[in-house]
Amino acid sequence: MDIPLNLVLFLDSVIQKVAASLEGFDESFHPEVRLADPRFGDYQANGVLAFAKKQKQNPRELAQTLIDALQASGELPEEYFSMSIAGPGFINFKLSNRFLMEWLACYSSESSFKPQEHPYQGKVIPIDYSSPNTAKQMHVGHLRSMVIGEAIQRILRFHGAKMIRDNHIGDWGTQFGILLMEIKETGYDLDAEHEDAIEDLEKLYKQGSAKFKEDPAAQERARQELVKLQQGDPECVAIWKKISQVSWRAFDEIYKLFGVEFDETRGESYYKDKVDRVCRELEEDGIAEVSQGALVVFHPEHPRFKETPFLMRKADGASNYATTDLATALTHIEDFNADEILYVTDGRQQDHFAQLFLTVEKWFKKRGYKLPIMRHIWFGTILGEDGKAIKTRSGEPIKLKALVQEAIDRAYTLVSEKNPNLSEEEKQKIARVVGIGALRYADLAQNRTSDYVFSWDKMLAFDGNTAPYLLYAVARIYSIFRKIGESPRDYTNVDPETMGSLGEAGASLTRKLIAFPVALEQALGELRPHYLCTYLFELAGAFSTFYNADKVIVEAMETRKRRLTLCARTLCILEVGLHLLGIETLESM
RNA sequence: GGGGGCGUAGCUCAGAGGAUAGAGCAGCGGUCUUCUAAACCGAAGGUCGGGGGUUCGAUUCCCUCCGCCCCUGCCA
Repeated sequence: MDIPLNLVLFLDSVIQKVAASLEGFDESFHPEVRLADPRFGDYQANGVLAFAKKQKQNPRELAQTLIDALQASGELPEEYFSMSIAGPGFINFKLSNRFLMEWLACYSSESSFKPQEHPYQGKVIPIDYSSPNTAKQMHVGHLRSMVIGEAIQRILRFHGAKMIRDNHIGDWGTQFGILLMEIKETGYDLDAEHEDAIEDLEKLYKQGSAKFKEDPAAQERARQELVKLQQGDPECVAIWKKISQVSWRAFDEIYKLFGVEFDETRGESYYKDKVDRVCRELEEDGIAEVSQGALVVFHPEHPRFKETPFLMRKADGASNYATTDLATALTHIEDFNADEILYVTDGRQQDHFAQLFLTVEKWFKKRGYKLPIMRHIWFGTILGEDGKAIKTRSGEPIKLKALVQEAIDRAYTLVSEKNPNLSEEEKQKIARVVGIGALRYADLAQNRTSDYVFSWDKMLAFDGNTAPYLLYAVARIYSIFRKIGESPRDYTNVDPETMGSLGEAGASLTRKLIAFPVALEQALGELRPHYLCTYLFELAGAFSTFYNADKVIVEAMETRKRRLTLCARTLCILEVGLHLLGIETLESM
């Protein structure tokens, strides 16, 4: 038989197939295969319990019938699988030593872990992530969208999707009215190109919004500036362009550090000439209506959105983010023929996206446009020690640049302590990879929909379930191969016949290796990278146990070769996994 | 008022109908003349917010109560 990549998918389909032709089962039976507690086996099928209950049959008897049929089918050869019934009717599957060896021989490189056929294969998927606003530095609130979006984007791409990374910059909103007003009224010279021009812009914006809040006349002036900008007034546009340039200098610095790149950076301004068409079509189709002077969409069939409007053109005629989001959906269809569109933003925008999706659905159906699957990949808030959204003591958001620098500095101190003999250049490289990796992993390892409490120590921790722990495992494996002057690639072609017995730690490590596709599928299914993080942490743990228990470089060549193979596979999966999360790896640290 | 999220070990978090509820950190006890100790091993730590219900089985599903966070017409 062919050795399957993903045991859960494999066992599930085999059991389903065998049960389908078996008396006493029907198509309502689902095997429910999952990873088992190692005390009971490698994989377990729980589906018989629920099915027996529904059919009012004895679950253990039914399980026995199924096992007999599975054995008779020849789909699960005895040399690879053993089966048993336990408890009320669980079916446990145990993989033989031989199966483990053959799996190791079969799946040995990054490309071998890519599923051959996958529903995502060839799907065109624009993904909107990062998406900061111009005129402001990125702060800690921008971390999650960038980091989660990048990981999800990579995971989907790995499964064959054609991803279009779209940085939907907030360069076209109300804030520019305020900013333009303040720049003009203070005479601030954007041409001067200060290093810290972005900080000046933030100050100007703060001053402007203070005026805006207190003074109705300033409110009106700011609105006027915004309308002028949106109508293409040359002076306003010139200032606006400079604001963008200044902002991009700051963004690029961050993206470079994080290794994030985009295929499209269509800011909201990109859609300014397309909003008229959007408004016209929605009005013509009777989807949008004018209410209190604004153009809005109500959804009469919806319990809440029948009364809470989707506001797509303000009473003053200016467009807003709803308008540009509608226009963006349209261009994603017309320019890219998108199959699915993903939005990675924080959870507070759930209502906005629910309304957006409802509106797009009605509009596209009416017009006969292709309707893509649209998903809001939302995430929770990073909280301070007080349980509220994170702020510095002075009430400012923590700058992403400062956060990253602190992470790198801490890593530098640590690497200098642990490994003082490294060259300055190496120490700096390690500090950068470890610092950024730690920051990223701390965020990705959380369930994305949960809020989580930020602490410098936790986010920049270098032990426990952290990137440095995983990177350290990678570095130690490289170190082993360096020591004997060989390469992990020398162990991609191995003969399972000559490998002998794995031993306890080796077998336990191999079982963990085999579970990689299961964890990946789980992360993919819900687009939640933390499943992959948990898995990689457990894998690194299994490796560390193995590393301490079994010396790799031993005299006995068969043993040595087997253990080096385990090292090479662990290395491969750790690196593939970490790279999918967007985390760089190191050969030494 | 309506909607969403959350409440699990001292702290930070996993687990979402299944077997004796897990991990990290902190604390406690061990392991470096041997492939990197940023590591490993061990013991300890729990009324899964309270109460009801559904069932062979509930931390997980339903109801209810308590507590916290967020959203809810011209920011994104």
